[in-house]
Amino acid sequence: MVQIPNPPAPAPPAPTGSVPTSADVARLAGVSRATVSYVLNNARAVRISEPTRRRVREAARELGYVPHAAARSLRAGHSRMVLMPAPAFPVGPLYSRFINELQAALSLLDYTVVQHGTVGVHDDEAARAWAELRPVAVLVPGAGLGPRGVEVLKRSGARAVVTLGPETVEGAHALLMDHDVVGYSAGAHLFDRGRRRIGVVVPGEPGLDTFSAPRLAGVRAAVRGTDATVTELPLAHDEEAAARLAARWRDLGLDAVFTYNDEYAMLLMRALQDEGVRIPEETAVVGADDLMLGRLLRPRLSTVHLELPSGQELADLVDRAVRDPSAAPEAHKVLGARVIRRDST
Amino acid sequence: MVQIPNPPAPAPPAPTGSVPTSADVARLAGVSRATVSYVLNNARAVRISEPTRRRVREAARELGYVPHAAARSLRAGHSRMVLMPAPAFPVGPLYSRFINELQAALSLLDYTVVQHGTVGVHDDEAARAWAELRPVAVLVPGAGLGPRGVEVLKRSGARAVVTLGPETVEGAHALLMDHDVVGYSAGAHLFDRGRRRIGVVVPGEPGLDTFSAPRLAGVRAAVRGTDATVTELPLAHDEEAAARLAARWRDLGLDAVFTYNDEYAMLLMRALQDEGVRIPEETAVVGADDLMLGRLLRPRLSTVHLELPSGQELADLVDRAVRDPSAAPEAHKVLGARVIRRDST
DNA sequence: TTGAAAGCGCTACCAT
DNA sequence: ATGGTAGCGCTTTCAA
Repeated sequence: MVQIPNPPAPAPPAPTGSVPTSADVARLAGVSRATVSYVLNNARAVRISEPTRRRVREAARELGYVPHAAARSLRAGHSRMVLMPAPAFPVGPLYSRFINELQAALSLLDYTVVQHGTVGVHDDEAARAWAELRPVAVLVPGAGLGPRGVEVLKRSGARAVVTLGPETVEGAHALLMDHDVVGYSAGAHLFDRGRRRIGVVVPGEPGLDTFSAPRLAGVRAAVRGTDATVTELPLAHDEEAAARLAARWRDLGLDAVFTYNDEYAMLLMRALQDEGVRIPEETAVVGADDLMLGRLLRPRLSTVHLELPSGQELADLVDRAVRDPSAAPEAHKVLGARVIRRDST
Repeated sequence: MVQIPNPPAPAPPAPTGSVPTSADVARLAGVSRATVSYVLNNARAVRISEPTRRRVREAARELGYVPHAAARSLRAGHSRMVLMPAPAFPVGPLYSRFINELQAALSLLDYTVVQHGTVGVHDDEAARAWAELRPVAVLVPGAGLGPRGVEVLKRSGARAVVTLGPETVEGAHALLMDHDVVGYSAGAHLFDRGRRRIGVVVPGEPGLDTFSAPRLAGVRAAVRGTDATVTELPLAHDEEAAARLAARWRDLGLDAVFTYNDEYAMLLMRALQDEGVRIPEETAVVGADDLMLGRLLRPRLSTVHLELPSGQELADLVDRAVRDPSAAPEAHKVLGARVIRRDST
């Protein structure tokens, strides 16, 4: 049998297995691709007759045509994608709410928000991975992005890089969330209540040290120059660890403890109460984050209420930065903290 | 002054303000774009001399060149992007862990995982928004995607659509998470413990009904055909609502309650205890999700432990589906549930 | 009012 | 061993 090479294929008749393009729409509607683009994007600069519009829309609907975002932004030279790395640690309700607000606000400004799951990739490598997507803006929570990473992102077209973390990074805008103030508030509060031997719980979970270290430092700062002492108390998030800590509580001789947050407060309070330690008489306990559960504990938990920035604020900052990338990076201190005293201190 | 039209511009000398492309790298290294592509992608089919490779890499490094993912996948005709809509409701630690596992597993298989923030867009409209990104696979948690949406995604090139929810959707693979079993386990457990008048807490939060409705139905199913009754108890996630419910508790005449999950259990238990209702003597309480906090309550909370699929399993399913899109959609029941009895029942 | 065509950045085929 | 070049899907001048 003789092999006959295929002749140059004449335009194949609507291969249904394939993804429809604007050319397919044009063909079906009997117009040019340009016209299709005009119609589907409601181009106002050009007048297309109503019958033509109808034919084009009908054809698009029939084919189930969906424009190709990558092709579009390739042509346009820019995208409206705002990229956020998804945090690796389990996030609390506060952060969830913040993210949702942010997404809603940015959507209203016509940006597309995308969370990118970056697994244990280090610094610049992560920045490169993000840069490949050519986002118009990158919002980086926590630490872990250096000046090099910022440079990579900017060189690849990101018009705004915003860090949400404890410190500013060269070249990037910053929403400074300095958790020092959380520890500071807690420390000052305990000191005001007459406590002088203060323990500070430091969670064992990796990824949380970004927050726990400054919170500890804040407590230290609050009592600096006084006769009060601060004792670091490493604690894993499980019952046995809490029980062990509680067992040696009286030896520690502490009269107060700041527990990093309300969840750890609950964990430790339970262990202390099981051990017979009276709260707040023997030991005052203050948590942080003002979660619902704190109000449900007995005694009711005193806590540090955090004031995060609103998603709207961040969205506005992003939009401003995108519109004028040459403007000097802004750095806003955005973390407010105030103690809510209940019955545990 | 006479206006002279610009002559065709001779290759401009490295406009530093602009984003470097592979052409810039080629120019700097003194080779063609093809060679740059070969080198940077480690093309094995073609032999490039070591000195050339070095020059290319050096040029890329010097310019801070990062490839343009959109252009690449446009050319390739496909991407390795796995898209997940980010759930709008606050997610618990279980879900967070699952997502992280999934991302890690998919990254190992060389996919890029992206969470897309879809704000209150309805069904097909959301599907269109996702389809514009031309993901190779789409994973949709919860309900909210219909057969139409699946069709849109497939027609625009998605090789796998997987729903993670209560029911199968025509054309899509499914990880069936039928929360009936959770309610069923709880109901059966309470019945076994001799309880006959069972209350079921139904959270007020929108977005949670996807889970709460089947959990309620499960309880009903568990006691169907017996003399036990099931009473629906709507409850908002705040103290006042819980207090109001507790205030009329004795009127309700219930001897047991399934609280949707452990958090609502804590909320209700506190209100009941403040009201003097003895647990479990007067009223047995069972939660769900087996959170840490359940173990910290007094009495210790009985709960329904959920067995979610591992991220690895889902990653494998996705990979299989992408490799062979023609295969019939698989539907796996993946939600296991078993009661962990503690002291509250 | 509509169409032809260039070109965004990239890769892979085909020459040389 | 390296270069030329077509073309992925789209928008947008410029011409007709």
